[in-house]
This record gives sequence, C-alpha cells and structure tokens, in this order.
Amino acid sequence: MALIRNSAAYDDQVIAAARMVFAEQGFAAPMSEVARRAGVGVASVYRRYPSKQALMEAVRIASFDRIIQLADMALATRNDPFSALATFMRDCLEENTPVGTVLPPLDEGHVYSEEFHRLQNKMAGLVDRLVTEAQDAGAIRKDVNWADILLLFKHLNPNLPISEHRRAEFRARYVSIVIEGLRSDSELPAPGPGEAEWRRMCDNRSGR
Amino acid sequence: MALIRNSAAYDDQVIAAARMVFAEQGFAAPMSEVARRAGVGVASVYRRYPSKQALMEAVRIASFDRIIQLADMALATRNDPFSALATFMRDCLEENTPVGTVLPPLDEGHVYSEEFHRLQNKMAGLVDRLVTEAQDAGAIRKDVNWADILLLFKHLNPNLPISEHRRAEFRARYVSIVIEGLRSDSELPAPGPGEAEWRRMCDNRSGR
DNA sequence: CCTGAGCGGAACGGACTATTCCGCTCCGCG
DNA sequence: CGCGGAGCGGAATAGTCCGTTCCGCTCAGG
Repeated sequence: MALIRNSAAYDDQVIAAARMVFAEQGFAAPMSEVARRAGVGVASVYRRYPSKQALMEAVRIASFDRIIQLADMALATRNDPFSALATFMRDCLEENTPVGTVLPPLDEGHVYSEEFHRLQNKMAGLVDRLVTEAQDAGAIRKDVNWADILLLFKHLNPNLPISEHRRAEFRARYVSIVIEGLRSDSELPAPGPGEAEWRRMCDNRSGR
Repeated sequence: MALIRNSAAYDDQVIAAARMVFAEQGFAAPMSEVARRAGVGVASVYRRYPSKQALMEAVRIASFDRIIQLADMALATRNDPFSALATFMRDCLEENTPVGTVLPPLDEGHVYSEEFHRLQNKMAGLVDRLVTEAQDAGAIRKDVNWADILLLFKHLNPNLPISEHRRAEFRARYVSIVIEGLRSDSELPAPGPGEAEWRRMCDNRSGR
C-alpha cells in the first residue's frame, strides 16, 4: 500500500513481481497479474516498460544478473570445485524465479539489447569456469559442458512452454545423467512425494 | 489423404495426433491443430470426442497405456533390475508423446473415468515394482520411490505449464540426483550442445 | 443416376488480454 | 490553507484466438 510515487523502487518491485509471475505461469501470464502482484496499477507497469516485450527482456536481464551473482559466489568459495558447482546448481534451482536460460525466446522479431548479450556471455563464461574446474579436478564427467548445465536448468526448473529443436536429442543425455545419479547412496535433502501427493498433482486440483 | 470414412482407425489417428500436439504445445494447443495433424477436419474430431476435455482424457489414458506397456516390457527382461529400470526410463522419455504423469490435471470440475483410475493405479504399481526391485538388488539409492520417478519424467519431459504445490520442495531432491549423476564417468549417449546450439535455443527463433 | 451418411472447413459467440484513456489523489509551493 | 499538476489505479477499448456448431459437398452403394 505504501505509495512510492515516481521512485526507482518501482522498477525493482515490478521486475520482482514479473519474475515471479512469469516463473509460475510463463510469459503468457497477463500483465494485469504482474501489476496485481507488484501492488500497482497496469498503467504504472506500462509507464516504465513500454510493452510486454520490453518487460520480458528486462526480466531476462535480471535473471542473467542473478545467475552471474550466484556463479560469482560459488566461484568465490575457493575450496572444492565440485561443491562449488553443486552449490551453484542448487542455488539457481532454488530461486523461485526463472533463471535466464530457462526462459523461452522472445518473439521472432525481437532485437535484444547490448546489455542482454553482454550479460548472457558473462554468465556463460562463469558457468563454463565452474564446470571446467570441476572437470579438471576429476570430480565430474568430462562429457558435459556449460551449455548442458544451463539446459538442465531448463528441464529441471519450472514449467514454461519451451519447444526447441533437438530437445529430444539432448534429453537423452540428461536421462543418462539422472540414471547415474540414481546409483549414488548419498542422502536426499527432502522426503519424497507420497502416493497422495502424487495423485493430487496428477489427477486434479493441483497447486492453483 | 486416404479417406477412412466411418472407420475406427479414425480413433487411433486422432489420438496419435493429439498426443503429439499436446506433447509439443501443451493442452492449450488448439483443436484445429490436432485436426490438421491428424489430417481430418475439426468436425471429425468432435464427432468422436464430444469436447476437448474428453479428448484430453482419452490422450491421458492412451499415455497410461503406453507407460504400462513399456514397464511391462522392461520388467520382462528378467536379468538386471537396474537396467530394467534404466531401460524403462529411457524408453519413456524417448517417446515424443506426453506420458500420463507428465500431463497437467484437467479442469477442476472434471470427473475422471473408471478406466482412467484403473490404468493410473496399474501404472503406479508397475513403476513401484521396477524401483523396488532395483533397490532390493542394491543398485539404486533407497530414498527414492516410484512417485519420484514419475515426477522426474514431469521435469525431464516436455514443457507443459504445470504449476503444482510443493514442486520446489521436490525439485531439491532431483537436483541432488542430477548432481550425483554428474559424478559418474560412464559415457553419454549423444554429443552435448555447443555454444551456437545453446544460443539459438536461448536467444531467438527456437524450434518453431 | 439417385441418395444420404460422413466429411472438411467456414462461421459464430464468447473469453481473454495488451494497451490506452481518464478522472481522482495527494504533494509541494505560494 | 488553497491551488495546480504530476503520478496513479483501474475501467474501457480494440483485437485476437479458440471451442464448438452448422452447412454444403462428396462419393459409396444400390
């Protein structure tokens, strides 16, 4: 309810709301929902971002930013390269916000900003470092790369309608990874879903 | 183009098309697209399935059927329980059709048929057997269950907008599994995505 | 050559949403 | 203490999209 009136704080509020909404419902979510979540009127969103496309790009940029932050943090823990990577992955997936890679591309005609590409590259570079260092330490298999990691997010993270070329092909890789992961005897962080849990998700009245 | 005229073959054709279309685009895909893919008119789809809901339930049932088939096949290979499970998982994820569990629930009010529940239970039972046997053989970690496997499909498989309660919580489990999978040194089945590949997927003009 | 069952696709009606417009609120200044 | 206008929320607009229905055509069977 606090009126913010012409403040830059509006930006953060709107972007944060947009990240949440888009993460949950995909880019198809209506602007009005973003506005509602941000606690502002639709017009205020438009006042700052001239179109939905613009807002979506801003959200993607914010996501890149966040991933870069997380990668930096993970890299900063100068001990075990494997746990650095693991931490990074866990952190990313824990955010209930779409990390950049997870988002579907914008409309065909859209031209991304400089900023967008700069951050995208920076992000890729950092993830590459995390992966490479873990590989050099002999901690993880050599046949995955940074793009794999980012794509894995896409698969593990939310639920956006993404339908890209050759997805099936890559999926084969990830299934293998998952299957190998099933062999480990390390303990899992949360109790698994029960029958009832699953039924609720599959059958009816899922979480909305 | 072959005219089928009043034949039951229509059913298979329509269901197959619907499975493909819904797998690729989610339940939001228009009926006209299903019809087009099936090579028939919209009216013909409606002639057989009185509403979109009905078609969607039929598709789900067909998916359960298929999963059951695959589980049966995997179970039939009477050797290694681990590779039975692995085979099953690979098989399921290879289908470019939504396996039943992957599909989002139908509209709140929908009442599922007997058939639906019967097959759903049968499927769960089989997957449980696959998992349990692999666990008894000491091949995979004890702290996963059949629901985990089915949920994993949901995450690894296509792209439908699903937004269920507590998904984040379970995701933590799957991230751990994936991370453990990364440690293995077994070879991956396909070459990973390259920079260009990833950029295409993330930036623009993805696969449609 | 009829005839009607069965079919494809155009057309209808409704729902939904990006974007714009407008009257109201409240801050800051005189 | 009163006025002016910047800034805001939400109603209204204009267009798109899709489920479902309707209709005229086709062709197998007699």
